[in-house]
Amino acid sequence: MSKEINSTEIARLAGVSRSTVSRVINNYANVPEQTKQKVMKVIQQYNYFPNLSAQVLAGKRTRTIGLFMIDSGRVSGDSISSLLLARIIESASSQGYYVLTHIVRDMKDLDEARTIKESFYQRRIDGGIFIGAANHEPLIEEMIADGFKVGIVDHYLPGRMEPNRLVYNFDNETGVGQAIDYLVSLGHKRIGMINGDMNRYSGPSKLKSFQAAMQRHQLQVVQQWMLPGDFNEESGYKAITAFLKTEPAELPTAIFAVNDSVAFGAVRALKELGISVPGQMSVIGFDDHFRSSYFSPALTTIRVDFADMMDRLAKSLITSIEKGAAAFQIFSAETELVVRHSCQSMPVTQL
Amino acid sequence: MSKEINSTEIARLAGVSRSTVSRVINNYANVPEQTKQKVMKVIQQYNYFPNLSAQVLAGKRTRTIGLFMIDSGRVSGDSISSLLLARIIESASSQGYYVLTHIVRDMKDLDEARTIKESFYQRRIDGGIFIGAANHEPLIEEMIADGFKVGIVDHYLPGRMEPNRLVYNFDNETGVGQAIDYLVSLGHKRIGMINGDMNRYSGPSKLKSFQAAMQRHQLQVVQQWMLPGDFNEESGYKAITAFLKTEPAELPTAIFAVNDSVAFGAVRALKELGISVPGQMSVIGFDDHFRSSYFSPALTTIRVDFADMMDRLAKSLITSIEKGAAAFQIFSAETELVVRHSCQSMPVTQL
DNA sequence: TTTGCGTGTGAACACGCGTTCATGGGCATA
DNA sequence: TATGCCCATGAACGCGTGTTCACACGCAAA
Repeated sequence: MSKEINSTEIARLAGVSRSTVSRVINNYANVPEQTKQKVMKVIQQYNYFPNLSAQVLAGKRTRTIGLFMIDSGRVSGDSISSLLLARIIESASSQGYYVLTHIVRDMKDLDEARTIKESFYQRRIDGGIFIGAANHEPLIEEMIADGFKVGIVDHYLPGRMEPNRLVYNFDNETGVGQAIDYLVSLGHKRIGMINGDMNRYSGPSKLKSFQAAMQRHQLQVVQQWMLPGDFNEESGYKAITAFLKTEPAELPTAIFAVNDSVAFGAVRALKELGISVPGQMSVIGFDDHFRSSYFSPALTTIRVDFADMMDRLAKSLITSIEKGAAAFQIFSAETELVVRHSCQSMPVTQL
Repeated sequence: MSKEINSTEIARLAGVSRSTVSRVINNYANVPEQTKQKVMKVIQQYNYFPNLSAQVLAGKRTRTIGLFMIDSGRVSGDSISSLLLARIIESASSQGYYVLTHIVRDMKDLDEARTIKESFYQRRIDGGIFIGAANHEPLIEEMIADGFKVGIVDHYLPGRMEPNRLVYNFDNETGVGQAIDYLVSLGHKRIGMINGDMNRYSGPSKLKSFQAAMQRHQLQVVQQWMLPGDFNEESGYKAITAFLKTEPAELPTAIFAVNDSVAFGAVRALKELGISVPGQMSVIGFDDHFRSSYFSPALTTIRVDFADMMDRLAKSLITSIEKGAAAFQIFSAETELVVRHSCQSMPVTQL
């Protein structure tokens, strides 16, 4: 190639002015086909690529999206974050956009936040995507105030649906409904739930969906069986342990876990405390974590099409960057019941 | 902030010239402390960040590394690629560098390669990292020829240790040795191996290490038990199936799989053909894939500290970018035997 | 006082490209 | 042939910063 060649040189070689080269590159209408081809030929021959920095300086967009991911622990393997990351990169890439990724362990680390902001601003990103950010994160608010287009995943902002802010959340009603429907179809009536952090979208959203589904089946939501959690495996384990310590008079026959990680912890606790799954207790998860099919028992769960979600998120953000529009959105991801071995129909005696 | 503020404005507000502002930002020596502080105060007050595009245009580095990852199928979950990706991003990030990521399903897709090259060149990256690229990939060769610093993971280039090319590979001898030592300590003498693609570094490297370890224990390498594979689960399955179809006179009592994915496939095939693991055949893997602890039986394997590797890779590449030096390297990652349930000691009768 | 030198600073140029403005030429119409 | 208009294209400016060069100033030495 020619790290060094520039449009002036191309112009000279093609026997035109630099302006014309620029017009060809930017697809101006009033360039005759003959001129266009002449220039293109030289461009390809010398493998010329316009310098993005110069283009940006001259007023073009950077075509860069800042991706800000909070991953307590590790994006490594045991998390769907890496899937989200990869899909966003792929989707943006296919539209000529590039992704500047920051992975942060804890949003509270101010120094890190400062660094992130600096790099985003220095590089003049066109927009940002935040995954896993807590409610009303100052960094997000600042960036929106500064005019950035921002997409937020799993961020609960009731009543704050201003423009320039895209909130990508899940339509949990269908998915949670599928889970409860399935449990009911197996004969379960005493159904409990382990929830997640109520400050994030998924917590209240799934709770509401759970309640709606139970009501649809005219089943009672027993408050004692509504266990608090925090989206991770450990919290599922603790929820069950704490619950059983209270020596409840009556146990549910099935539990809906807010996600698969919580379900893993819950099943582990149940087994350790001598309650067999699904023999004595059915457990259903949510997300279809890649571990779920290898878990013992293989976890029955609701599969969510995250890949499609992220694809649409990226596309939507880019559209909003290019067209200038931006509105609050709720996405409805496809959900699907995946039947494995952690749920079982109720013996008639227990009905 | 002030997407709009620039160094001219800062200079005006601080009562100095733009040159002085630039000197402060770039830490020039001959700026008196008093002037420096005066300027810094204004910079912080107005939350000013220099425009990277302008800096680059004026001759600075982009502080951007292109990461090129080939992931047949998905980086999503079932792969260590996502771990590598995340760690490289984190490591580069901590040194003020940013990572431009490309995920490609197949290196053969020329259009995609063209796009990648375009974006790398357009954005004037300082260097590139290639993960999973096949041998003598033209894109890599071109980039090296164009003067880029390039780091290559798992890329076997015997006799091609020119400058400007960093080849990051693993010291497999220790790890493979640990695996064989363990099998021998359990009483195994008839040990087979399922290998990977011999065109990539890991294949020949692990084979050599296997042979060395066997020789150390004065055990014979039986050619019939050296099964070909391709690093993925399917190839492990096929290797075992094909091997058993030959109705070998004698079976090995233990198998060393080139990685955990291959081991998963092998175990699955063994079970389907009625050979119990570890009852009749011990299987040991390599990598400590996150699925390994959930596999049934939980897989005994060799854990490799990939995170540390990637960290060093990124650091080394950045050093080579900044100092200009670049040489061939082999890294010795820490390895550790992880004993789970896929290996068992030999009954005395079989010894 | 004069000379010399070092230190701090501003003016000016370069980086590569997009875009506006002006101009020249070709063609159709009067 | 003269006039008008549109199309194609080149010249020139601006984007924000780094860096070189030259110069003014202050102080020490002669």
